[in-house]
Amino acid sequence: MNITTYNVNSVRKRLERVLEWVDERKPDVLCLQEIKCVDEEFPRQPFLDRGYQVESFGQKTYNGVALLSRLPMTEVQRDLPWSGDSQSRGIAAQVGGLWVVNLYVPNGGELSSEKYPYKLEWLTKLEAWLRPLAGQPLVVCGDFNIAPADADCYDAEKWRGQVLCTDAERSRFQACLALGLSDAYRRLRPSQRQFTWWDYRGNQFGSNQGLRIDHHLVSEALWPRVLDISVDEEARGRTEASDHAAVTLHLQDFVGGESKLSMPPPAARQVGLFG
DNA sequence: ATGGCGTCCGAGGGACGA
Repeated sequence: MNITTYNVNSVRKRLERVLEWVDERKPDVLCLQEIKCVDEEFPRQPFLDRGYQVESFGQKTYNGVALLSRLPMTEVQRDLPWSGDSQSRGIAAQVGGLWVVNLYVPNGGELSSEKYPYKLEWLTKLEAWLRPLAGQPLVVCGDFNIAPADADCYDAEKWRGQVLCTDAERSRFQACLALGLSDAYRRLRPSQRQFTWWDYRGNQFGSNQGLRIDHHLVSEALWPRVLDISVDEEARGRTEASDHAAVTLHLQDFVGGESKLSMPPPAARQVGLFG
């Protein structure tokens, strides 16, 4: 079983690219962020045709998340992490014997804007919402809009104190981990330099100037089933790609215990010898 | 660098993203 998080930066604009990717990788669970449309506009049919159950929690123009699964989903919850948030940023469901929570954490805007305290408040409420789930088999994934440490920034000096990298954001991320969750990528690859987002501007993908902001947080109850995690940089390099890469957590199947990956590993990044 | 790019809404340029 595998679970992908993918900020697609408009599911309607990106539909052809996303379907192409789904046909290649065939994720069991696909967590989309920034679908940027209301539920009535979500392109459900092509995913239904591919065998996915589709649950979306959208809004007009901005934000919006969707949870797609080839396994049955139950107990679908929208409007996370609190009921009545005016922005559509969280959806969760039980699938394959665990909770999957799909988040689009606020960007935070300028530090002086009202968006920044909204982000911090959102993260504080997220922690409270996660607390009763943290002892169960749980994956919390999505676009966290937080680079947890300097090692997750292509230029830590440049980013120090900037939104996505402030101490206040990082401490709230750590507070979620303190519930008993692991940053799966970092636990599996303690010293790897790997990004999941690269700015469209200035060929930052070409020069690998990015941040690691898309994460899977895994509870201790689920950790024994974790096999691997992969970042699909190859798809990020295609024309008309999202500015985020898809990140996939590979889990051992609960029944049978056979450790096979149902998704082929993505091609390795082509490291340029000449810059 | 109030820069760079991309998407949305709507019909021009502003909001927003990270």
